Amino acid sequence: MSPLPEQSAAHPVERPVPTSADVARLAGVSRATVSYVLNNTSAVRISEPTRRKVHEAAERLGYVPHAAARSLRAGHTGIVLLPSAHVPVGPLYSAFFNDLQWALRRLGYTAVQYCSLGMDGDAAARAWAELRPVAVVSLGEIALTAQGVDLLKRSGARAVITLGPDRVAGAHALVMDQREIGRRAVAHLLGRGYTRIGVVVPQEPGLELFAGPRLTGARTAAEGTGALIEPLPLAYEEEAAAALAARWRALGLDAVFAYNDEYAMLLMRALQDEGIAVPRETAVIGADDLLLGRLLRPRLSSVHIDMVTGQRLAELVHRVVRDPDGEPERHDLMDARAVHREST
Amino acid sequence: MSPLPEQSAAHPVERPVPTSADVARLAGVSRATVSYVLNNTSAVRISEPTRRKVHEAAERLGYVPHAAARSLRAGHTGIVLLPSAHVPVGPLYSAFFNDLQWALRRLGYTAVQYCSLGMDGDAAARAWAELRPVAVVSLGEIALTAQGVDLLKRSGARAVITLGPDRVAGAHALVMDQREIGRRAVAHLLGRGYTRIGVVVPQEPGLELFAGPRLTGARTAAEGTGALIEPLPLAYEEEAAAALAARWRALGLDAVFAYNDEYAMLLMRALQDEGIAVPRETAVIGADDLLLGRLLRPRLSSVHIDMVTGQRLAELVHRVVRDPDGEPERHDLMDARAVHREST
DNA sequence: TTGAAAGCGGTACCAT
DNA sequence: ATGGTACCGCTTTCAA
Repeated sequence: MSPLPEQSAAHPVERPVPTSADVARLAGVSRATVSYVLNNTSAVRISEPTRRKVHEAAERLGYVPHAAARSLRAGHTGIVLLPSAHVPVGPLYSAFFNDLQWALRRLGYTAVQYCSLGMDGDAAARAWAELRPVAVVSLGEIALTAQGVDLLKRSGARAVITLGPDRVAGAHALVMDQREIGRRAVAHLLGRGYTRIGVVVPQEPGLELFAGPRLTGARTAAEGTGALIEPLPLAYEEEAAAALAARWRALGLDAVFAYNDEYAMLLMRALQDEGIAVPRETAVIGADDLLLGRLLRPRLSSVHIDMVTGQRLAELVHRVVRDPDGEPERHDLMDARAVHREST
Repeated sequence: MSPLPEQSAAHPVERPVPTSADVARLAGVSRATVSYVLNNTSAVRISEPTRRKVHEAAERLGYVPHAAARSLRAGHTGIVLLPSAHVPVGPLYSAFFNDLQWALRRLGYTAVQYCSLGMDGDAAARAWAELRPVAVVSLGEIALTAQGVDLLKRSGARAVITLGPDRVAGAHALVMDQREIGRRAVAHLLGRGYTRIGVVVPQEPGLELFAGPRLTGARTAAEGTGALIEPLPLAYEEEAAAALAARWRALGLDAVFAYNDEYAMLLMRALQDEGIAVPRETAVIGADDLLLGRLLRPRLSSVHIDMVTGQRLAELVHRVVRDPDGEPERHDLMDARAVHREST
């Protein structure tokens, strides 16, 4: 299983990677001194000439410290693991991830994205634990179990934060509730007098963990109002949308929450091609409030999502790492509100 | 700089992370035996009762091996580093990245995405080298220098693969040329008789490394044909597009390559709002061949990109790792072709 | 079949 | 101001 062939097989005279011992030898000092100089250890004073010698030797050899060795000795890693099954798709998540990683580095952590596609929750937790991350921030695509969280904590993780909608026993906080989006969308539609509401449920893998909660939220909002909520499975393809539009009038709906702006665009186009007027005959609302929605005619109503900033989440990580035994906080770092435009 | 407080400060009685020594003690065997059992070492036969004892002890303690310690001992890591400045945006790259990471794991590697936002090429190379990756696959967002490549190789990287358009001395292969996209777009426009061609250049950070080469490719295609290529800086905002559209007739262009389908949608909408007919007065072509382009009216012509599959790139990585001194290959793993629809 | 021990590359304590 | 050295967790000869 090891991807590496024997050293000798491929390359008989492998030039060895320089170590701090090599630097010490070249500079004519001890390994301890090398460590002091390169880490600017304040507790120890090293003479200027020695410093120069060490730096020169390190430079000459192209010395780079070995992160694994260092963290082995230190007993901790500074790795914040960001596991994901699928690379998050969409500009919102991209921006969020960039932010988060940047903010984490500023705080002295090393953000590492680790793809766990095709592992179950406990296998994934094991794989993560091997890296001895100081914190794990899971988007919730991987169903983390209580045992998984426990395993991570026992392996030294001081913070395990899930962003998913479901509470996981032992995890420190959960911060994003997709249900809120469905709630806002349907509340908006109800407020404008629509009562027979379709909810698009994307068929693409990797979206279930968003789609499910959004539908649940939609149902919650309709509860007790007498309004109808009709789930509408839809693949992200022109033909699928056309097929749905073809049987649209038979469905007898007067509004639809289309999961997000992209699905909304897909469906709205198909409805219009079918001669169904938006919003007169059927109102359409998306989510994410993308620019593209504003470019449609009629302009698309949407649920605007104030994503947690990477900065704030990084701060939460930092706080929990320093005080792992603080009460598991429940943060709602995501805020959502409906934006009315022309399509509803 | 260390994000960790003293152990004692936050948590006086920190339960230590179990090690293989703990497992050995609990099972009543030596550490060597534990290692043999847990790794299924074939060169050594361990009695069935002993195996059971070890597995039980490991289970009881929630033992997880320490990846850093293991690779320190082994002398190599199996890490394939996928550095990126920005998380790649767009469904094309997401799918590609997922594929790649999955394929790499199947080959026994550990794919690690590492965000290097705000580092220059050499600082980034140093940071990557600290992790002692066996291979580095760079999208080319970070300008890797010859020194950077050399540093990585000296630190043990057996494969350094860049996907960018520019050849980097010492890197093993380069596999994606964004210029091809600009070339195809403009060739398509020329073939349909357009000769005064605008090329949208996005102003957003993180896109320069795609936008530049696409413009260059556009120029290349126009060379010697007498056609005009006019760069058009554009921010991804409605107002910016409106402003550009307002002075459109003064520009005297008869076609535009809009960088990609999303910018194309933005610009096309603005042009139409200005009363400019597409394609009669101005032809528009995008790139990426997204579904959204087919939803526009007129349907958007585009440059379809056959992205390298993650599978193939993973195989390339594997090949180079096993034979690092093979000739630097130049692969063209990306293929592009213009797709004609209604907007041109 | 199992155990003792060396050593991977750093760091930090204790001497000098 | 600098050097010697123990140790972090794990693998892997070599001996028993």
